[in-house]
Amino acid sequence: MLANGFKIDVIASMNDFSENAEPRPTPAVTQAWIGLMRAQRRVLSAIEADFKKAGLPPLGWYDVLWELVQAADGKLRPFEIESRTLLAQYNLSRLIDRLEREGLVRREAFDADGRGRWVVITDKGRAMRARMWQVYSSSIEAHVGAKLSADDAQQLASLLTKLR
Amino acid sequence: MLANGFKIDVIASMNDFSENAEPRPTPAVTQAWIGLMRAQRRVLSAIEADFKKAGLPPLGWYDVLWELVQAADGKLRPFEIESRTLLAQYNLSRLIDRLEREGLVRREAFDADGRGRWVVITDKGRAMRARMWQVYSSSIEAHVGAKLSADDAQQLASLLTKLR
DNA sequence: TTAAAGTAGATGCATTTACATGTATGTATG
DNA sequence: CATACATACATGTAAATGCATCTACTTTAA
Repeated sequence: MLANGFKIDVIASMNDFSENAEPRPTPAVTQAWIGLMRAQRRVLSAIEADFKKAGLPPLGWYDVLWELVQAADGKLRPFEIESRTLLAQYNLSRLIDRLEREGLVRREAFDADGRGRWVVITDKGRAMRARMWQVYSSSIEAHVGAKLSADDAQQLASLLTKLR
Repeated sequence: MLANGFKIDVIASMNDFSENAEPRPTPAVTQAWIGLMRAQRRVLSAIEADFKKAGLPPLGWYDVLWELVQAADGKLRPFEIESRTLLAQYNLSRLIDRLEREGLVRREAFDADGRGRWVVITDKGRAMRARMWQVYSSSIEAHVGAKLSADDAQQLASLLTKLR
């Protein structure tokens, strides 16, 4: 994911492929992408470490629980969770398995469409999410907030929005 | 990793935990973090898709090959690659296995220290890296460069640098 | 020296992820 | 209505990852 290689590469591509040249990123763009990869990895692994230290399940669980807490009646269809979390369908299916095994959610029939299911958060699931947030929030503050001014955070959030 | 939950949660934590309160992130900080996660995932999966479409190996291979190309004599010790790429030791060890199986690198003895190894990039490895960069660079441009002004890219790169 | 502790790297095993495909149900078209 | 195609979700299998531990050395220091 790191590609500090833009200098040589861009030049090479300009020389060797200039005829039917595809657009190449500027150094700033490449640095932005590499920075995005590195920053995300660093912070994510720091957060995951905090979770593990606290005896909590992986961060991915939080997203699903959070979406369910947000939803009316604490329930969503799998495909809804999928689009909200960007999880792949097969990964979500198995993540729900694990959550269900731990009693944090349960699957229920969705009568209006025989193909569908409800995923319903349980009280235990709500409690777990709240407990996770305690760790998560202070972890975000430590690994992100502490390193940015208020303005930086605003700007960063707004720039990242553009990458959709 | 999405946690749009700061509204409720920050308030809750202020109410319920204000005595020995750990620092909580501001909404902007949380949004920056969520944005970082989402943007990275989105772009990464778009890039991985481009790689697959081009019949190329996973993006992770690029990093290692790139570091080797950068290095003097095209070789590095595994622990050096590790720190440059942020890969876990055991993951790198197995990634090198795969690269070696494909003839892109080879392991050589490191005489000065019997515990050490050299990882040396082969010609085939150099060629592969160059081929990957063709796809990678245009993919970065498409999924990152195209969505940011020159100024945006500069700012984003610089903000992300602060997260170390 | 030599035992203890540290470092570099590999590896067995369990869990997770990716990919392809399967099963069941729904919708659309002729 | 019958056939074709689409959608929602699950799952078998292979590959990648995480974790703990192992082996082989090196360094430290008694």
